[in-house]
Amino acid sequence: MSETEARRAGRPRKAVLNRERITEHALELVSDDGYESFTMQRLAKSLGVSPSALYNHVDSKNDLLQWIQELVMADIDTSVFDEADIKEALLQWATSYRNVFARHIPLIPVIAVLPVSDSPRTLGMYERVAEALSDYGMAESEVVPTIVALESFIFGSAMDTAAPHDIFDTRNHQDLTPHFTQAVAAQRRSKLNTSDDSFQHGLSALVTGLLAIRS
Amino acid sequence: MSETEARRAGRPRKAVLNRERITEHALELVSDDGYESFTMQRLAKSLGVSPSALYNHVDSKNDLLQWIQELVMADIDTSVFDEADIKEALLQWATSYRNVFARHIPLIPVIAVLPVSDSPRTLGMYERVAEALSDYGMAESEVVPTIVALESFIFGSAMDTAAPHDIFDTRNHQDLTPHFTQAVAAQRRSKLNTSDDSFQHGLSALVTGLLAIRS
DNA sequence: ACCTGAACACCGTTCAAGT
DNA sequence: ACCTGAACACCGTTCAAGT
Repeated sequence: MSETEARRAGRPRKAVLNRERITEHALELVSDDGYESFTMQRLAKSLGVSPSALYNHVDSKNDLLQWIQELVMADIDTSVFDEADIKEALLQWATSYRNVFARHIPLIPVIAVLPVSDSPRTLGMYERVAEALSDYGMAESEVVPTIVALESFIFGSAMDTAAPHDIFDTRNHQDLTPHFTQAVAAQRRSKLNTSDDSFQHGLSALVTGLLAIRS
Repeated sequence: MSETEARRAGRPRKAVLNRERITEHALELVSDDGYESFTMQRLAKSLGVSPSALYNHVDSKNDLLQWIQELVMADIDTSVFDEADIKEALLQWATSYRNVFARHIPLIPVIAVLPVSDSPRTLGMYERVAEALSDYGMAESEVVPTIVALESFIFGSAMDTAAPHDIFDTRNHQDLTPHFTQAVAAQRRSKLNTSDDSFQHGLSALVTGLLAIRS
């Protein structure tokens, strides 16, 4: 007797909801339609249940966003720390980190306030980076500030990804902003994507600067 | 005849709402109770009008947040660019910038997507920084990436300000994260506030790194 | 244990009606 | 021109009732 037949016969169906199924459906909805249209009602509909059913498995929408975050963290590549030197590894890891959250910007405020102990994968990532920085010879007291600084830059840069391409359009104020207008024109001439260019430019400077602080 | 008497007499009162009054009331509400409880209904109540009345003056809540942003930008100190050398000026300006938006975190996603031409004060600030960087001798094509990188770090750091103090509590995973656990302990021993410490640490590295790129 | 349906307490926003 | 009051189209979440 199939599950559908059993349901038709009136037998109470077995639970169809669990963390895995909910999270995967949520991630699919988010990837397809973005976070603006991601609501508990739509998620419920896509799972074929009523919205209230979700609350037998998840405490709040914020909780669910944390589940998604934990899933998304798996996409960040930390394997470079085993292969490349510290500078190259930091550059590649940070780039991977930024690109992942550029696709999940609304998760950033959620993570920023989340104790790392609630996210095993985040904790594992921090451990890997901390180990690499210690091996490099960085002072113990500077490891956390270094990680936090990198993460702040990464999150800020991920958000910048959402900026419109003409964000620096100064057409109507050219006379009042001569230096900035010229700088915008010069950047446009030499590079395709301002956000990517600025990220790599800043990341290189930041990593170099952070690794230069030896005690 | 006072305005109140006129109203009592049934004469149509003159408009009580305008951008200035709305924005100032909004800023006061936000400063007192935070952004979570900042709603159009509450703002209307504090102004003594019905919620729908606001929409005769503002197109949307997002618009209103942009008005607040423009007001808040006035708090950022750019005067240092006239007094100190470029490095010191960038450090002080960035610190001022971060501290202002640490008190207005929910504005960050609004600004990040806002064309600068919609915010005169932001444009003015960019012009001042661009001028200083040009005077310093930075290549034209690197001025915008430098500003964007600094801003990304500033916004990310402002958000980090909202993190709980025990965000790095690894009590339950000490054995799995030896390096990170030790780094957290070391940082705690030497510094009071992780967020402030990390910001200054990263800012110093970033500014040094950005100014070192000479062509 | 897990689901449904109705309800609650909100949101931001629109709009006809008044002055 | 500007305001009110009612209404709309949503939210996230709770809870009694069912199986």
